[in-house]
Amino acid sequence: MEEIKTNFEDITSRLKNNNIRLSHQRLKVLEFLHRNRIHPTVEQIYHGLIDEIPTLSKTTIYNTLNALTEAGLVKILNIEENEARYDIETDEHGHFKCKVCGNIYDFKVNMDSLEIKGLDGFKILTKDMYFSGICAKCVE
Amino acid sequence: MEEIKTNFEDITSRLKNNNIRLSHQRLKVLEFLHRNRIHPTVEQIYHGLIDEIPTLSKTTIYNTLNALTEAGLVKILNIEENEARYDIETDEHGHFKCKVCGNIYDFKVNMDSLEIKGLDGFKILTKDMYFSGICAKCVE
DNA sequence: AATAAAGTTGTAATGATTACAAGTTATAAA
DNA sequence: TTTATAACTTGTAATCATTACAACTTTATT
Repeated sequence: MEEIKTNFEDITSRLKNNNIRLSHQRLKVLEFLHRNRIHPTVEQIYHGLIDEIPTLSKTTIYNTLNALTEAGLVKILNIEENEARYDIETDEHGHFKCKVCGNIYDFKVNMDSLEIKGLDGFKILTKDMYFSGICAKCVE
Repeated sequence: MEEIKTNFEDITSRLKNNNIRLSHQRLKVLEFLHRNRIHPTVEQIYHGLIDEIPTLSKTTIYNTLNALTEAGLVKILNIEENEARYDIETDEHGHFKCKVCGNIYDFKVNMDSLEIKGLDGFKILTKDMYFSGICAKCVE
């Protein structure tokens, strides 16, 4: 409960800092991402909300996701070749894509413990880790 | 010298195993990748070879890169949102994209030493690590 | 209430990648 | 050396995710 509250304060403050208004459409997109932890595509978000908001446009979803990404509330995953996916979980973690079922799984990983050679003097701002293979369900 | 020889044997055997012929165009693409370690786009490869092979088609480059990727001789990098990049270096390493100059740098990293939670029973086949930030040159 | 800034939406444009079909080249068998 | 078959190249057209744009609507501010 407390977690949700701080979370919400975090959201509203981040929105204010970026001059982003929490419109009806944007709230619904955020809710969808919170409820559906499947790293959905724009297409999936669109189909998940079109019944609730019949006038919804895909352009709005793109605008919303780009705005939320700039505000640091959403992360774009480029784990697929052709289609972006969106993640409401912004804490550091890796992503695994199953080549059989296509699902994308989160995994915990400590990226700070990595021994890296070749980036002396580089300023690292983002770290993304994409694995692929066969998930436990599909291995059976 | 010896390295190049084994490398070439590796190439020819891998091509044979995948029923891929080393045509003139494909050889030139491979040479370009070996000489230009910049993780080039299809566009860059095309412009780098069109003078030498005036009849060259981008479709051929796509076909070639897809074939070489299937044979394990080339790796596709999805580090950009909109355009694929291709890497002739198939040994395990990470990639860093500078947000200022746009260059993509390799870095050494031991991915086996990662402490991962959440992938028990998963069969991991590929591991990709994409960093972004500002490179040493652009930091100055 | 008036004004300006931000948001929504539909349509059109962009651009990377793939599909396809016709012609060309190389390999293997006879 | 011919023949047949499989692989390769190429140009054009199609696909499809994403962005650009313009008209309109909503929200915040004075």
